Amino acid sequence: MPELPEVETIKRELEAVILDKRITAVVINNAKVIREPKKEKFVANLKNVAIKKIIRKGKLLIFELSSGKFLTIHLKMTGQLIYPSHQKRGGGVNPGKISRVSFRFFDNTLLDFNDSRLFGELRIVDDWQKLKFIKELGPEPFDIDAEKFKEMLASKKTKIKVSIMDQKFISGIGNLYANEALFRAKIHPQRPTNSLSEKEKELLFKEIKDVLLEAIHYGGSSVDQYVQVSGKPGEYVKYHKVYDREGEPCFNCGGKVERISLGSRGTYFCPACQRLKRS
DNA sequence: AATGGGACCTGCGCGC
DNA sequence: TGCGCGCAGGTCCCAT
Repeated sequence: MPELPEVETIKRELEAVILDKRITAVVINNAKVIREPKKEKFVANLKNVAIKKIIRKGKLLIFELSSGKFLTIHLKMTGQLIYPSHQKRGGGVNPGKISRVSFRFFDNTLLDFNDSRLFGELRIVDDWQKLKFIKELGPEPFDIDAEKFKEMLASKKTKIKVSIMDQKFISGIGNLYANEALFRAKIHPQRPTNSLSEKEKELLFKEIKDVLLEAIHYGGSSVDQYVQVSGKPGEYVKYHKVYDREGEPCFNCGGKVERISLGSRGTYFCPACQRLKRS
């Protein structure tokens, strides 16, 4: 799933290959992913415009255009950005992946937006800072210090995993890295947020940042559909400790990794290392 | 107000 | 074999 490390990886790769290239054509194969403006206007807004700068806020990518407007892309679960695409007749670079929107540049290269489940969202807006999603977005772990993080947790009563996945609370962490960070900090995902000790809060904050940085270093985690812009998988999946490892041995104690459903999301943890009640 | 669950979608893996 | 079902999860929305 594209979370902060995956979106950051995509941002960095795109910066290296598409900045300042003028868009000459846009092909929309499925208009469902175009949220605003309407299809025709969307295309017109991009013609003969170049991408000047790429910004990432949480899991949202923001392209600053030479026209002064912004193209925002949210990949949701199955969105991919592939460049240069070697598509033939609408097929993306990955087998079976269909391009929903293709951007053609002046040099005839293609940037494909693929998204099998059509949850992705593309917008062109005058000011990305006015987007509701942005206005409500919490700080990224890298925007705050441990003191601020501890202060934020103190007033939360929800389960800790739900808290750290709440983009309005803290942004960038999705299901995969929430599971990993909690395991590394040895904190049970169902602990009430405000029940964490000062030490646990500090450790969790550190592990959140560490796991995100490590994942960025390895180009993200290719589970499900995520791939890098080049089409290569993200290698961090090799280093997952608990995610999708139900019934397998805990790397720390050898016990069995458990899976529960929390907020209707798969939640993986080691019940021996991450205790619900203090012993 | 906070919380939980469903909706949005498609593809894949599993069991019969 | 092939089909149908359940599940995957980012975000929004609604009900409680």
